[in-house]
Amino acid sequence: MVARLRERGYRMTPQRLAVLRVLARSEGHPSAEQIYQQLQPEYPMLSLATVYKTLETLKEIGEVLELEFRDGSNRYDGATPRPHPHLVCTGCGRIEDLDVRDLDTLALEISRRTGYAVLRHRLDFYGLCPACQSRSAGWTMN
Amino acid sequence: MVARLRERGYRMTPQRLAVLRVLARSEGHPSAEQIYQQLQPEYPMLSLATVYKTLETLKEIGEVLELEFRDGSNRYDGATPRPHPHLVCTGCGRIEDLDVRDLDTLALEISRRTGYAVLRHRLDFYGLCPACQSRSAGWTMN
DNA sequence: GTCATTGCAAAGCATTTGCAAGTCG
DNA sequence: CGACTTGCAAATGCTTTGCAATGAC
Repeated sequence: MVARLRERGYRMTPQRLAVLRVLARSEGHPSAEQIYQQLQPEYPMLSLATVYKTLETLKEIGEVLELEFRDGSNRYDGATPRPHPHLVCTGCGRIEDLDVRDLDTLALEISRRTGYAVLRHRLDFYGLCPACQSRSAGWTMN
Repeated sequence: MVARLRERGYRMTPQRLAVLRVLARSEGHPSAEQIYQQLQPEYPMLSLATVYKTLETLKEIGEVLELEFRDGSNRYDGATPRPHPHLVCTGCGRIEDLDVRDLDTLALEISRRTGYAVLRHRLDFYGLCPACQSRSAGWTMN
């Protein structure tokens, strides 16, 4: 992770390293705020803005996966940056990773396996439509 | 839609009807702001707050599906309120409905079918974890 | 020494809320 | 009439940005 940042010409600052460490170690899906809080004791002068900037950088090079949520803060998945299914508890906000294949019987199977009462799901694909592909060979809005 | 609102004791105001009409007719996935703008000419005194309140009500009774996005506004799907896959263009923000089954070969198949360059996807399930189910037989955070 | 990066505070935005006025049933 | 809704404006809360100071290389 550090290597990949260096390769692209990014500098390694203590702040960046700290955020990287949290992401690499974290089993969960911390929010920017949580990352910030977690580092406060050790890095009292780390600013929340820097956490956001670092996350933005990591997103760009695909080292973290951002989970967008309306209610409250976005969450970040540094352990498995490839897109993958998540199981989100609408009660406590807990987020767990999933390893599944079929979409039809899935909700049912997930209920059985996890004990969750699955209420709804969300599946979105992101990419460039033909118009955007030809209009610009390279950039994205996000 | 109107009937289902009445059943639950909601009153039918011109503002609510207007928002309902936009949602029922709209093929796309309008944001709250877009709904508001679209109704401005016809209902100049409709407020954005009311649009939000109406959408909140409709979400509660499951008549609209909310698509949460970090970048800018949430989008609302009134035509097919059941959760279903979407294809989101990260270039222009366009959102299209999908009708698909298998998750593995999906991205590839979608690329073929739609001409999109599929870059990533998102699949989340929402529900109550066992702890939350027993802790409270009924409410959710969201 | 340069230029990327930081920290701070202010700004931005979508969404929510308090409350008085309005109105559906 | 009484309770539900509306509209306005202020408030919230996350995220971003401008800019001078700092520090990586």
